[in-house]
Amino acid sequence: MGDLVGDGAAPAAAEPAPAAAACRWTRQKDKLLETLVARCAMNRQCVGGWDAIAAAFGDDTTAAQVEQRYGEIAAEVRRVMEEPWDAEDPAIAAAAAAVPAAPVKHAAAGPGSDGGGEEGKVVVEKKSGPWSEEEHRQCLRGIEEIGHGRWTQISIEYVPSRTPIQIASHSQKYFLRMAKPKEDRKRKSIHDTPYHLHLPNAADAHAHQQQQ
DNA sequence: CGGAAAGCAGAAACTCCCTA
DNA sequence: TAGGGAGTTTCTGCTTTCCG
Repeated sequence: MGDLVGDGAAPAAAEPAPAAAACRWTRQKDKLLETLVARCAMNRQCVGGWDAIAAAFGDDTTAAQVEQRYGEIAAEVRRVMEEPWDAEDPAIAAAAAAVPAAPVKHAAAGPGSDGGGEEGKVVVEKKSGPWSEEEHRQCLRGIEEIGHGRWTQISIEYVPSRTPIQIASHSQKYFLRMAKPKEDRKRKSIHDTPYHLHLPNAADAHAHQQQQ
C-alpha cells in the first residue's frame, strides 16, 4: 500500500479530460476525494485546501472541480440524512455509500501494516478495553442514523476511537443483551446505559441476525 | 464478459475481568 | 470463588471491483 486509496491506479489519467469543466469523476476518484476531505476534517486543519486535494489526484483535476464535486456529494448526504429513514430506498443506500470515508481503519492495523513513509497519513488512535458511556451512546446514535451494519462509517463518523470490528462486536453484544428479558440481566452493564433511541432497526436488526 | 482478488460484515468461540 | 458479562479474535460467506 503506497497510497491512500485506489492502489495508485491513477484512475482518471487513462482518459484525457476533454475540458476542465467536464472532469470525469470515477468511483475511485470519488473515493479518493472523500478520503482526502475526511483527512482534512479529522485533522481540523486543511493545509492547502482544495488546491492541495486537487493536486493529490495527480492529474489535471482543478480545485474548483474538486470543490464542486464534494459539494454534490455532501448535498446528497445531507438530503438523505434529513429524510425519513427508509432502508428500502435504493437512493438512500447509494447516498450512504457516498458519505465521506477516511482511512482511519488502517490505524488499527497491526505493526507494519502500513507501507511506511506516508507523510500526513491520518493516524487515529484506536483504544481497546471497556467502552465508555459516551462511546456507547455515539455507537447507538450511529446505528440509528446511518443504519445497522455500516460499521465502517459509524466508526469514522461517530466512534473514531473504535475500529469497525470493535463496533460490530460491541453492537452484537448489545443486541444480544437487548434480546434478553430484563429480569434475566443479572449484572448491570454499559449496554444498559439509558440512551433512549427508538432504534426502529435495532429489534429488526437483531431479528435479522437471528434469522441468518 | 467472465474469472480472480479484495474488502466488508456476520457469527461464534475464546479469554479475561468483575460482580454477586 | 463461581458464574456471567464484555472484549477480542478468527472463520466464513457475500458483494464489489479489477484485470485479462
